[in-house]
Amino acid sequence: MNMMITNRDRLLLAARELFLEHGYDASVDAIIAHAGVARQTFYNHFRNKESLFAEVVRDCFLDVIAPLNEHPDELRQSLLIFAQAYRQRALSPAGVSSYRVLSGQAQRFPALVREAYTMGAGQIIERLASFLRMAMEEKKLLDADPVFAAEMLMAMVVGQERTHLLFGIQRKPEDEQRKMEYVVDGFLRMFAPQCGI
Amino acid sequence: MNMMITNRDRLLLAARELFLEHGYDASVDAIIAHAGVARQTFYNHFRNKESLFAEVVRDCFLDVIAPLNEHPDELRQSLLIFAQAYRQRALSPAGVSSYRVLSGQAQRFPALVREAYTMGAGQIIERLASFLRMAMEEKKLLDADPVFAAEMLMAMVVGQERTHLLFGIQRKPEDEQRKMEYVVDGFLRMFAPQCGI
DNA sequence: CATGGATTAGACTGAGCAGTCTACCCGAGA
DNA sequence: TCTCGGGTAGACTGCTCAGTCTAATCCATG
Repeated sequence: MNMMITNRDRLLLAARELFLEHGYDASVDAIIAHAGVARQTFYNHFRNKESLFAEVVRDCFLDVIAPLNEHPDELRQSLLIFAQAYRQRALSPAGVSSYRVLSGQAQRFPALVREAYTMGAGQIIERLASFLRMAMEEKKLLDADPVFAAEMLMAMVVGQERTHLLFGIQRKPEDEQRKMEYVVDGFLRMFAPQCGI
Repeated sequence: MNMMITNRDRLLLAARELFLEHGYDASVDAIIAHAGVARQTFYNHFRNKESLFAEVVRDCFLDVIAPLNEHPDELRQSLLIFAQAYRQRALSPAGVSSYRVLSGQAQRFPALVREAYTMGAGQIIERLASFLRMAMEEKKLLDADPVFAAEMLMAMVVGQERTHLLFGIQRKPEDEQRKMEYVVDGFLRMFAPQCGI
């Protein structure tokens, strides 16, 4: 009910931006400057830099939703929608940056990074896997480990492009839509129930 | 012909270990201590920390070889050998650590990281793609973009496990051999020439 | 008007860091 | 024996950073 933007919000927003851009190396000085707030104000709202980081990380992963089980009968269409949405999110600047930052801080903050993964990609895998399990039970897909199948699909959706973005490799623009159709059709052929090898 | 281990070698080895473990944050103090060498000796052999890092990175990516085109007729067997070798290398502690370190330093050293990628994963993709192109020309595989196909196979071989290792997520042990057979067989079904969708 | 909680600017501490510099040491070759 | 290149130890500079502290200011409530 309170629309006021507090200094706390300003700090969280600024920290989010700077952490995504510079990783945990973003200095407290830079964060308070970017938030337009005094040094002491920061320490009024947060115990220290570490707890601010933790809060930013937890905030980032609240809004991870996988658009699935919308068309439970049209398998190909459902997977296509999922693939495009997941790809868009995973390869977005924020997605790539948070991947970079979290993997970089996995040693310093093991529990936090595990938590972020569980809340983010972990959730998505689980949902996709249970969706695929349903399709397998309905004999629309070859019987297999649904988690394995989910991981294969997600791996193909992201492909080498996350690595390219992480490493700053230029890539010629592609037809995203078409590519995702290739991937989903390939996946369906891979797990097609009729073709039995 | 000279078997002597120089101080330079000691420094490179120590730096490699510490950079892989702590990233670029590994301090010069720690490196010279680990090499058992004086501070000035370091600056006798390297201009500064940055050039040492560059040399370590370049060293790391000299020995990336993809065991391919050994069985050009037995497609499945060739791919299986490749898959196991690539997986082993990519998911090794050194492989995962260098991925973490390089992606973390992509902003600071863009050219170096690009170079490392080109010499490493880039090479592997190219080799695999040209191998697949041959198989496509011989009609052993569905006609498709060989680079796309190579990236799909590599993505599946690594799957979610690189992410798990980067993020420090525990994983129950699996049957590697069997898993790679699944992946290669799935890949072959995906790009099977007969089954035309 | 008065009080008190939040905010501000900025000084300060203590630590770690990269890189420089000095002074000393050792061992091989002239 | 002398010299000199490469080695060692360690002090030192200059910087950045996280976190603390002080003193002044603002503002809403009583």
